[in-house]
Amino acid sequence: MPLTRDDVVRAAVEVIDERGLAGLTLRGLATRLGISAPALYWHVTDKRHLLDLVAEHVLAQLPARRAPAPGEPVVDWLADGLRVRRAAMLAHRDSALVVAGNRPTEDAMPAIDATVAALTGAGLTPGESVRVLTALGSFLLGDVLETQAALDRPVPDTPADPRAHPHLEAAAADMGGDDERFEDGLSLMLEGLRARLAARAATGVAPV
Amino acid sequence: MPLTRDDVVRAAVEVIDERGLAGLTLRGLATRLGISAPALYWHVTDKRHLLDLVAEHVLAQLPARRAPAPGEPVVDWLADGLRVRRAAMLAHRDSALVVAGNRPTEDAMPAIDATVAALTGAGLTPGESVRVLTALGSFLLGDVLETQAALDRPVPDTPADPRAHPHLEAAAADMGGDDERFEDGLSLMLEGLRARLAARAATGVAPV
DNA sequence: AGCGGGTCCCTAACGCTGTTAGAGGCATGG
DNA sequence: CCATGCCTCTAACAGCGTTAGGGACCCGCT
Repeated sequence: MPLTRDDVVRAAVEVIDERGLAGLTLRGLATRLGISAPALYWHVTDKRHLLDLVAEHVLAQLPARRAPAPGEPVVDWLADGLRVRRAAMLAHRDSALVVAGNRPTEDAMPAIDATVAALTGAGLTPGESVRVLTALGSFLLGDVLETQAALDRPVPDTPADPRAHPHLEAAAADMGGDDERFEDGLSLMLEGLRARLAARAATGVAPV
Repeated sequence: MPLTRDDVVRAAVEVIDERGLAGLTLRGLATRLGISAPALYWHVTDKRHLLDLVAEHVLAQLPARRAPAPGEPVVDWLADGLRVRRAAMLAHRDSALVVAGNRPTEDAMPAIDATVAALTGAGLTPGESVRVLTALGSFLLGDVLETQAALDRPVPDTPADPRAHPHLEAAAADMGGDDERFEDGLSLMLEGLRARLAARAATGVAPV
């Protein structure tokens, strides 16, 4: 049975999961698939193209965006979507590096459009909605990027840090892990968003 | 006069500014400096090491972190620092890619420590302060990353988008540019932070 | 005066990468 | 029986980061 493009993409994801993005070479990938390296060029135009497909594949694995449950605050619904996206990315090594720089695929647009609709429905202007959504996306990307970068480059076993930075030292105890860090930043943004929505509601501006 | 490590780093920054990170090769850099490629290995242990130095160099170009002016709200002071950092990064092409994955240099630590001190002074716990600071850093990194990625990969002249995504279409008019996007996200996080600080002050918890 | 050691650079070469050129085998359908 | 796609092959190229090993130069010591 001949190889499909999807086989190639899936194998690439496996290689990245095992060896990291830097460990993905066309020759290695081809050998794993039992074909020769140039044969990959039949399925894919480019390594860059392959990475685009990998990014798409990783993001496509998350469940179809559910509509907000009746009575569910928009902000909570938004937060849930972000957590799902984050989980999908953290499930694959170096995914942030792969995803970074890929503008949203055409078939990711309906979900984005729906989210923008929800935000404008809650009282933001359309431009504001897009900006807020992009900001949340930037935060998510940056967070996952740093988390995964820390995995790739393990700590240099903290050589000398006696009491040069007392406040950082004090923080070490209750700093928490990656999830706490994300949740705390997220709650910051959502709190700000809630405040803004409340302000809009108070001034009685109807949703545009 | 012999070449110094700083000459090498500065030249590398120039190359990245002109040709992008992908356009930086050791051979090309060496030729620009008038030496042979292996000679670079006397000044630098590795290409990875060179990039670390470049990242350091870019971030070191920002003015020494000023202390908050008397009476200046901590949050405003924080925002100002972030804007300065963002400007420094946007001044150099692909800087986000270079900086990503570099844990803070040892001599950037005092400034971080001071900022944590300011935040705990304002009422956060030490761990909270670090998390908040990291979250702001993640947002900054993600924002710059996406901004610069958009520059590297110019738009595909929006081929087909008639009215498939009406809300996005509606947002196109007042979406604003990169700066507005950043400022909007930033104000979200800062508003959340302000709210949290206010809550702490209200419950009368003394700064730890 | 001569020697040693550090500094800064060289040429040559290795193994690896993404990628192209061009050919071939193997089905299917007219 | 031939043609047309599909899918893969071998051979090769230019370019990459990096290593091995050597050679000038200069400065301080004996």
